Amino acid sequence: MAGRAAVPEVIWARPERTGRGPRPAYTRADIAAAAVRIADAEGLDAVSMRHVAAELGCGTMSLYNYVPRKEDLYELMVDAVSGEHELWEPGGDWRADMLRVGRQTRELMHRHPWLPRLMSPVYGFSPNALRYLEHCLACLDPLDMTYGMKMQLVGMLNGVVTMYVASELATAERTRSLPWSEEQENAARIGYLGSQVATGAYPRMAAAFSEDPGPIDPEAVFRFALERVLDAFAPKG
Amino acid sequence: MAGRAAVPEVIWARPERTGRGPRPAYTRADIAAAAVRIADAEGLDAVSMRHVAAELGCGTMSLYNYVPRKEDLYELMVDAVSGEHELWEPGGDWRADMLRVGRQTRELMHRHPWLPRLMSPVYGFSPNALRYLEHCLACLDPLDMTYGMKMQLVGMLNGVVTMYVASELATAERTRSLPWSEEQENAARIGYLGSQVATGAYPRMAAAFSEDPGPIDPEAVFRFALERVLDAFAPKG
DNA sequence: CGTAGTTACGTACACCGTACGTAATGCGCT
DNA sequence: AGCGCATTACGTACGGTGTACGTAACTACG
Repeated sequence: MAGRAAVPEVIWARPERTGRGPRPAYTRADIAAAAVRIADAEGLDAVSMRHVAAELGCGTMSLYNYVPRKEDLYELMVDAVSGEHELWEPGGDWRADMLRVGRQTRELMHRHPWLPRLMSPVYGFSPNALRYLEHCLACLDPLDMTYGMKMQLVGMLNGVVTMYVASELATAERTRSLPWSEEQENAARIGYLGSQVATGAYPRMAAAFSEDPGPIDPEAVFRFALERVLDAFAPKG
Repeated sequence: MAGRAAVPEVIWARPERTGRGPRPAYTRADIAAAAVRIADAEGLDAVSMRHVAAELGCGTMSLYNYVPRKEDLYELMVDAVSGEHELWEPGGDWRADMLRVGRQTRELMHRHPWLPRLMSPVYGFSPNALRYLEHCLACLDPLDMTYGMKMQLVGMLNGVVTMYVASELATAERTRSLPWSEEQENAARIGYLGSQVATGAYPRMAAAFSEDPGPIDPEAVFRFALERVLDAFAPKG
């Protein structure tokens, strides 16, 4: 009877070390770091139990002593990179602070392009996620609003950032392991889109595409999106 | 020489029937419908090439005559359910129209809980996606704004809806195939969260949780979120 | 000091996406 | 009408996946 758990468990509630038995060879941080290293270098799909175990230098099944399911390995990864969030002393200007939070999250996701795909509301309980959320709330202290509303604001900000970066990265991530280049794939899609629009079935989209887009600055577009969210919750005027 | 394509192809650009050879036994719609049926009934992870083929009643590898990669099967699925969007003649009240669009998308995602997970910006070129986008732009005709801005509005609205519904469904989808119930898993997470907040390390979150949430009406919260987005782009006053 | 609980990990199973080869089919052309 | 060949159909096979289970080594506690 090895006493394998058949009860729902949050990985963060399970202690890393119980005291009995041989000293574990690795820490959770080790494992998360190994998985993150693989995901950064070879993409999320390369993160398999075997691969991570090999990166650590241990047998595949040994991993299951630390992590009951692969899903939990993902949770470890998300928490690990969440720890890269730089938390500062809020300066009293909640707008500036929240913009900074958003920009930082975007940079984080550019550094770890697999993050948007793993971003899930159920991962919101990890230690670093809690610290991050508390920090956001601290930034919002100057704002006169219920905490419930502030949570909604933070949630929507995170959601918009995630979606935005996901769309920035989607094709790149998707074509990483395909035999043709991202440019080729994009060209194929744009070409088909053009042919469809040319049929005249989508007059407004045709107009949209013939419109002069003006100078395109991704940073500015991103900032604009963030400000729309902030405006929505606390109109400037 | 069977002439297997080694060139990037958008599945929508490849004709369903070339005219030569035996008449294909199924249509794209048949295949998409079978996959959707499986995803609805058994979850997205149950959608495998073998399973879909069995549902259709053909050999596994025959599917590859219709769909070059599994990824394309996903694209077919998203397009198929996108066709469930009811498109109406816009009534001139763009706010009401957009709210209706958002509500419909949410219902669609509740009907097909796997949709948020498949929602990807690269799928925006399918026939039904194009019709949907054109319809959104038609709803926004009364709004004096560049098409670029309107596209951003639609994008953000879709993003917020997707995120919102994803968080509504995440735990349900996650625990569908787990040995314990969703309630158990939720209870475990909430319990752990409470214990963490009780340490006093997160004063604002503690305050948030002790705050009287008032009556909770999911529909109202959703509507509120949508209206925040609309307000952001076109302030009411 | 025994022993119970843990760690480590090899083996095995069911399932996955899909490359490839072959047989049957029926359209388009002469 | 009938030939040629592109296309469909699909069985087999390969390398990968998550993980259940059994066993051997180890160590902290009673």
